[in-house]
Amino acid sequence: MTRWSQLGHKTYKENPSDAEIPSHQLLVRAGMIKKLSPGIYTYGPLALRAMRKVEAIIRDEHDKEGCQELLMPMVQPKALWEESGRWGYPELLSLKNRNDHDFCLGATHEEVITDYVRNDITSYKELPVILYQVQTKYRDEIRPRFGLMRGREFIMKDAYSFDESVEAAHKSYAKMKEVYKNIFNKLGLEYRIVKADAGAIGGSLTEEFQVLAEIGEDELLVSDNSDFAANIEICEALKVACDFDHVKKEESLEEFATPDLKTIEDLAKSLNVEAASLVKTMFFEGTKESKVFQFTVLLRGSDQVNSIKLKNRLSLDDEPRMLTDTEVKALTGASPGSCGPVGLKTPIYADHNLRDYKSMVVGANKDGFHLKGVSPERDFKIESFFDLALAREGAPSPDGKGTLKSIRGVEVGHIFYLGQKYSASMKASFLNQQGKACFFEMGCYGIGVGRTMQAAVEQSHDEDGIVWPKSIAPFDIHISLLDNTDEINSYVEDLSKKVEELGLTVFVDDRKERPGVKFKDADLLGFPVRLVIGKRGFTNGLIEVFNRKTKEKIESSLKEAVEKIKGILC
RNA sequence: CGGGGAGUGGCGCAGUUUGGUAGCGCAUCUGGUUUGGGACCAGAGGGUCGCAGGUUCGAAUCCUGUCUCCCCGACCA
Repeated sequence: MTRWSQLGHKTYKENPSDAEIPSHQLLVRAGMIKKLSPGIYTYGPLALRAMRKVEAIIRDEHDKEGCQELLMPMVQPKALWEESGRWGYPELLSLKNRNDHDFCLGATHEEVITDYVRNDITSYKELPVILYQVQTKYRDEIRPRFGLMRGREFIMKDAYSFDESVEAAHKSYAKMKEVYKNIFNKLGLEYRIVKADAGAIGGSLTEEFQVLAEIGEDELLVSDNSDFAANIEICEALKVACDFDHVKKEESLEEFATPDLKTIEDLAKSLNVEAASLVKTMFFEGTKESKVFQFTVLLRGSDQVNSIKLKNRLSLDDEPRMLTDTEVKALTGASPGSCGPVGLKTPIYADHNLRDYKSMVVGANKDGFHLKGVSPERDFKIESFFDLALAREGAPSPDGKGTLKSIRGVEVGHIFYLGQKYSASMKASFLNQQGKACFFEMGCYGIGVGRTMQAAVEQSHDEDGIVWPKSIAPFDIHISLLDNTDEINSYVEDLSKKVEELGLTVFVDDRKERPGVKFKDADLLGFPVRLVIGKRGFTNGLIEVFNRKTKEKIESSLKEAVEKIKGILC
């Protein structure tokens, strides 16, 4: 039993000025988290209890599958990160010690774990191995926000698998996917598993666990008729049949004046055609193997470019950057809005939906003019066609079943198959059955602990406060003590013992406050069951059992209280 | 990093236009009346107004510089 009076805990009536979303506001108002610096928070006793419960479920599910917990250092030497080639990444916070040696704070632990196993696991007989830790990470995020949703310092569970072959690594990946499903099911969160981009970690096979929430930073596209789900960043946009007959046959080239028509919409209106039948020209700068080059992208006027697809398809080192207006002018001789592919020296990539377009309307590379009847084969050369546009709600689902629908999510987990990306660069090998040295096939798997806790709050709250899922509530039972007599106290002591024997935890609001204050705070803190015990009912042998989620009040006799509590919690 | 905004007791804010020596609500402390949905009355403590420099008889307010924080865009658990 924990008493409020021992907690040094305070709640607030007003929302903090910097909190934008309900979960952030509630966690701060409930006194559970406090900001020290942007993206850096202290977890108060209540928040810590919730996070420990998240961690306990995570540990339990990992341990069940034979994963082993370890703990790696947070301060890591530069040399290690140079081996993998990730030293200098902008999220890495680097520092020097007194000997002027370089270190960074651990943003992730692929390097350390690879170093940890590389000289110890030397035989295929010792594989597979999955190791994990729960630890504080530091990433120097450009813009932290939404409380724990995007912090610079945060607690993460990260696991790493080592296998002897691609097939075995895929098995580990599948196993971890199951572990993750069990974890999020146990937590009681509403989530979707979506196909994702690997980002800086690298790797090919990767999925995200997204907790559904309006305020989520990620847009997800899901099929309304199958279990297809993908992050919009990578969601395939199928080539669809071209509805516009006028673009399908070749015509003669003709320049026409388009003064004051700067956007595709303007142009579409003035020509009285669909934006999708026009062609948009965009200019980018990308780097490939550290070589910088410019390229041009064509897509339908109605589409938006997806720079992650460009990066992946063109094997760029990073997402390409759009050229500035001045750079565009230098390249084409015209301002954006009047630019087109004809006469350009850069490589030109086109969205696959443009394959059928034999007669395009594009900018003339001359301010205030466009060209019509432009033929790709005759008037300029397209390097290649591929899917490079952002997929959209309403488009057919890539698995051929149903239509895409847009929803938003918070990425709480991410699983990757890494292959030999780290084991090869860091020379981590073992001997296979044939006695041949092979690099480990690796996978890595992360869950944001604080983010998961906050996502739960985001998904479960009402106008009065937090409504904790039973799985991660800081306490199971909140006792609002309205009066403080010896009889009541000994009853509460006794009751606590009984419910604690059932594995439940008890929080007692023993402050000298008026009932209204206690009720408001109990609502705000949001533990699943509330007991209201005051002189009035007590002398008649009654207490009130309140279900925070349903707001149902049950009058209970003193004796039956434990049964009523079990009815709600067990 | 680009664009917008803000720094005034622990929290939320007013005061800045038009310089005159700092105020409100919440929170805290004391006393009293209250006590089943954020009580009321009386009193008290707490701020060199982000920092530095300048103008002025006088600066929260005007000028210069600087730091920090927040919001919108590219990253990620």
